[in-house]
Amino acid sequence: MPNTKRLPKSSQLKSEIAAYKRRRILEEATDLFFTKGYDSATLDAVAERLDVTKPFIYSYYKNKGDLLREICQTGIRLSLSALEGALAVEGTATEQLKVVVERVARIIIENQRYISVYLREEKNLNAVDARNIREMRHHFDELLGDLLAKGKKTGEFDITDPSRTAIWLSGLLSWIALWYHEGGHWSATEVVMDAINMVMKMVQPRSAASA
Amino acid sequence: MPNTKRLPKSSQLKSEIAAYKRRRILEEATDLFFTKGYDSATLDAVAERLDVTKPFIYSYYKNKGDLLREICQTGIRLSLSALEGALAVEGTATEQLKVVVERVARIIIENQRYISVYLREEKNLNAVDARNIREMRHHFDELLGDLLAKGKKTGEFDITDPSRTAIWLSGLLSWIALWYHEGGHWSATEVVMDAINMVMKMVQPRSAASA
DNA sequence: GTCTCTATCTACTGCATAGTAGCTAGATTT
DNA sequence: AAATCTAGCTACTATGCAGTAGATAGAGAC
Repeated sequence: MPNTKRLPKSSQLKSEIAAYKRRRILEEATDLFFTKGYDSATLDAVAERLDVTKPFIYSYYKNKGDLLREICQTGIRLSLSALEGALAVEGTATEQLKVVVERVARIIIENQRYISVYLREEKNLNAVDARNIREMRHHFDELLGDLLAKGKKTGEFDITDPSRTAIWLSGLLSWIALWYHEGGHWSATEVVMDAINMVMKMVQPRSAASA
Repeated sequence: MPNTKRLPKSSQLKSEIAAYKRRRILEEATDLFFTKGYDSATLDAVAERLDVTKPFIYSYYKNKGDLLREICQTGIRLSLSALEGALAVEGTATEQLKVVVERVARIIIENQRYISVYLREEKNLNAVDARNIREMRHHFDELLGDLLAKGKKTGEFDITDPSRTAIWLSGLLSWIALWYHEGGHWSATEVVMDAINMVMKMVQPRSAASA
């Protein structure tokens, strides 16, 4: 029965191709949502970029909102796994925080489109998706807060409330997605270095106290 | 000829009333754009909140985009005048920066709706308005950059590039509008104090150098 | 070479809402 | 009290686009 054996193989290939198509749709949609805004970007325009027609998109995504959900999820998921990966690196809180900022900042720059669409268009998500994504975001801030708490305990960090500080850091990182401009005045590396310096200054104690 | 004298008076009152109506429309529109997003918020809904009908709005604003422009302009104008007011206070760069952050942070919290609509919905402005508003924003960052440059010269601030640092500070302040929640975990005062501390740590030198 | 199945397209519907033309009621003038 | 003026309303048009029903063509089975 070679038939039953070939079937799974071919259907695997098919699903790989389908996944690829989904990814391409997502990429172009992200780019368009990023440049024109969610509402002004039409699915006809997304289709045109791929040289297909609107119903093509509808056979891979339920509707426009489903596409937005996936973009937002991708944005937050990428940041979250960069954070988790960085936290897996052994080291003092100080060392870990540097790795975290470096990696997350890089990921944000590389995936700016996903992340800034997520930050800007959150209001256009339906209630369920919005909740889900808010929870991922919250988890991000919590993990960051835990690291800060650890550093506070060891005396490496001079902060009062780790979870509040986490929100500031998280904001500083998010901000990159909103103003960084590829090929602009500053290089990605400069921005990443800056972010690391800023964050370390924000959390590390200084020998001399000031008014 | 008391007639000719009364005419300007009555027309002044009229224009005051017209200005009040414009303001009320703006307030409700801002609130609605803030909670539902620009595109999902309809002018019929804005009208309903004021117990009037849509054509009422059209006799005070040219169209929906005109309303958005005014919201965005209000947001950036408020921040800008808070900054300019703070810069007018005499003092060292350090003292001035503290005043700047305190006042601007307060204004941002008080006028959160205008500012977050501005940050979120910039993409929905027409080209001309967008340019105008980008210039005001740029001016804000420049003034902040000048203050940082002054502090760098006097040795009060330890930063490499004042204009780049200005963008980070500006981002830190903007971020407040995006996450602060009235009646949430933290009070406005806590957030303002935090902002001041964060900013000062970011720019002030520390006695001991670190890796 | 016919049959079937699947992926995509053509061509449409429906709806939400931005924006407007023209009416009305109430105040203002003479 | 007739004439005029104005602010706001009723009732409409127009359009852009999300979403879909049903046709079609091309690959693969037998």
